[in-house]
Amino acid sequence: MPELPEVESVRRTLENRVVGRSVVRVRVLTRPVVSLPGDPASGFTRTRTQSEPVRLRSSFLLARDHITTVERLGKQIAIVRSRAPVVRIQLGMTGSVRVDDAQRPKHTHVEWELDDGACMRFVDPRRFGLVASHPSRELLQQHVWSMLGPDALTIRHAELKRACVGRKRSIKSVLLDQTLVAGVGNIYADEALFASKINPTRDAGLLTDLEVRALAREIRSVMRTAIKSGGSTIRDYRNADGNAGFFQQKHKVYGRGGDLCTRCQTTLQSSQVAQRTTVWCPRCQMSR
DNA sequence: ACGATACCCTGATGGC
DNA sequence: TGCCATCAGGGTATCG
Repeated sequence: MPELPEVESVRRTLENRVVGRSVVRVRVLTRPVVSLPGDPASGFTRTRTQSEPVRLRSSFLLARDHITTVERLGKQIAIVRSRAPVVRIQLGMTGSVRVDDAQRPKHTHVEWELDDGACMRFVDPRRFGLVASHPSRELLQQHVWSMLGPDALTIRHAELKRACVGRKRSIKSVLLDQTLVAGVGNIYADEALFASKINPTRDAGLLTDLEVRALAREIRSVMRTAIKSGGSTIRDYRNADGNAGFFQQKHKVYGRGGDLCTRCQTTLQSSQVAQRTTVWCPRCQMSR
């Protein structure tokens, strides 16, 4: 998936295409990836039990209001209109939002026709993603976004400190926990830990003040740099214009287990930390 | 509070 | 060519 830099790249390309537009028609092709107000558990989670025919109220990202902004918190995108409901998109592992493909791609789940004739689509082969509708920006904030940690792109030392302090779990698992830090996934967790020379298995609560400060700085830095590269395309990630990213060429550790450390030439170690494949340099990132 | 596990899906890849 | 196991950028529920 799409971690923060990929989602931000989607947000930016999407913003250029849809702000000022209104939706003429919505088509839901796969009900289970959609969560509407009133659905059981319509918050974080998708509804899997739906089998009734798709009849959407006109309030579901349809007409009337023009789209005013496309926002992002962590790995989530919100398409906002001033009065009508807000649509939240979570890309999951393989989700993408595309505008104006020549024809409808395989695994298209939701389709929005815009008033300028363009077509925006939510495409997601693995269906781990989600499209949700919220009555307003305020309620999106209240019910969903307030549950997320500070955005990784701008996270400050004090905020990361708050996420770590008193916690008896690995720093890697803290970084991956969206309620503690929003936007970091498996790639950028490893990259930021390498850049700040912190071992992923270290106890988050035992990091020194200096280390937390360095880590916060490197998280921001790696996010900024990756956004400039349009994100990382490992297999199928594309922004809303269909372009791949190229930050994967700059990965120092992710996907490089068994290769040599770019700093000290030691063989990079790869094993499971927090149930995810994790790569680090055993020399640069000492375990203490 | 935390780790581990199972689960939600499809597709790519490598071994046989 | 086919079959099978394994792996993948995410996230939730449940259990100990």
